[in-house]
Amino acid sequence: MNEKFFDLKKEKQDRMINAALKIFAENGFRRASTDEMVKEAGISKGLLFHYFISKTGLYRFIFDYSVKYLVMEMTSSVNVQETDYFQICRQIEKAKLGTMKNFPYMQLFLLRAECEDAPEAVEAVREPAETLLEAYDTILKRVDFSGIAGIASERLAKIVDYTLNGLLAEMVREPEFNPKVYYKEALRYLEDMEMLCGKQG
Amino acid sequence: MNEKFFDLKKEKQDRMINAALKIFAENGFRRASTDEMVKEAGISKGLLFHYFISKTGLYRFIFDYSVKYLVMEMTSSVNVQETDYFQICRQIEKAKLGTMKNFPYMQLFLLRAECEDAPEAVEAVREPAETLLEAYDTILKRVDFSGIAGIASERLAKIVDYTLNGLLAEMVREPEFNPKVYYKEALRYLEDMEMLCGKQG
DNA sequence: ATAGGATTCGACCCGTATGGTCAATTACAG
DNA sequence: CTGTAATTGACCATACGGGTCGAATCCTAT
Repeated sequence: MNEKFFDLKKEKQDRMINAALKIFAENGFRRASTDEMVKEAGISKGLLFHYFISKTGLYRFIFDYSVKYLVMEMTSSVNVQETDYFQICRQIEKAKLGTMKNFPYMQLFLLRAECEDAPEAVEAVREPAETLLEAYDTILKRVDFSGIAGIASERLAKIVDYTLNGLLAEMVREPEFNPKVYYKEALRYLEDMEMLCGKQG
Repeated sequence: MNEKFFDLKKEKQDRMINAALKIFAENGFRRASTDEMVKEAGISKGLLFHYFISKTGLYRFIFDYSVKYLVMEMTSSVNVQETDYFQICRQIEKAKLGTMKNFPYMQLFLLRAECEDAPEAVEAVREPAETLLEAYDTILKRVDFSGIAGIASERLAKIVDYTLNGLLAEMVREPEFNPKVYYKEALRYLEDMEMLCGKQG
């Protein structure tokens, strides 16, 4: 990519990034059209390729940027001492909210990237993908599930994941999507699930 | 459509239906390519249009077929007397399994159709879509949630839905997807969630 | 064996969409 | 003003879109 991109007004940078996030998230690499992106961002096609050279280059940049941004948010929102599972989930949601304030489609993009099938795209992104996995691992490693009886921890984690991701996917589709509203809803679901896990005690 | 389609060998019918289900499910109406479908089905393009006239006609047929098939499976798997929520869920899963044995992508297709945005597709499908909603309504109407304390029933239902759909979406992506394996997993998750809901009693 | 209808093929049509380029214009700093 | 960087959008070649159609193949009935 062309580093001059970062000299642009931040608002313009964000517009371009958001457009790419959205179109990639909704269509995957192969079917995402650069024409649609520039239309969405309100810039010319020349400009996009001026800064990112190729579609693959753009994808790489967008993914890398997303990972860095999310990890940054997690660094500030997730307390590395915390061991309570639901507390950690809440903190991760806070981090996600942090990213979505500026980049509403970032989480959906990352989700979609997980099941990307275009080999050029997968390849272009291997390294930052690794980074993200490690970041999650580090956090989830210290979780103490011993207070939660009756369900295998990985299965609980899956339920929580599926629920939060399903909720997000549903809400992002709404024309008036508001990250804060999602965040509040996510917290409510976490509360519900925590309560269900804790009933007996 | 051309009714002669039903004179074809059932295996060929199914191959064509499955190909359409898969490509529509993975890409939505607009981005689903008829070229990809015929390649997947191992037939010529002429044949596809011979039987279904247009892409919209194909979509309508596939959707209608799916709804009828699912409703049929539900009729035989879901006991209309049943009032226990999780029991009903299990029976619905059984019905879904019934569809997936022959049409692995049918459930994913139906899920995707829920958020279809192409107006021609939505329009083409209004009537059977209504039918499906009614079928679900009829079943869910008699559910008795009174035995489940501490969580609003709609929220529980959402969690269950998100979980099962998330699980399905994940498993369908695997190259060796096996509906039965999905079914078993789904039952396990239902058990887990039922148990969490019932801990106190 | 063969006529004749149904099934099936795949080359072809043509309009649009694609990723990508580039000469020309605009904006702006010194 | 001048020169450099940002920006445009018309343009290119190709691929892909839905859809057509004449020919090939297959079936079946005589």
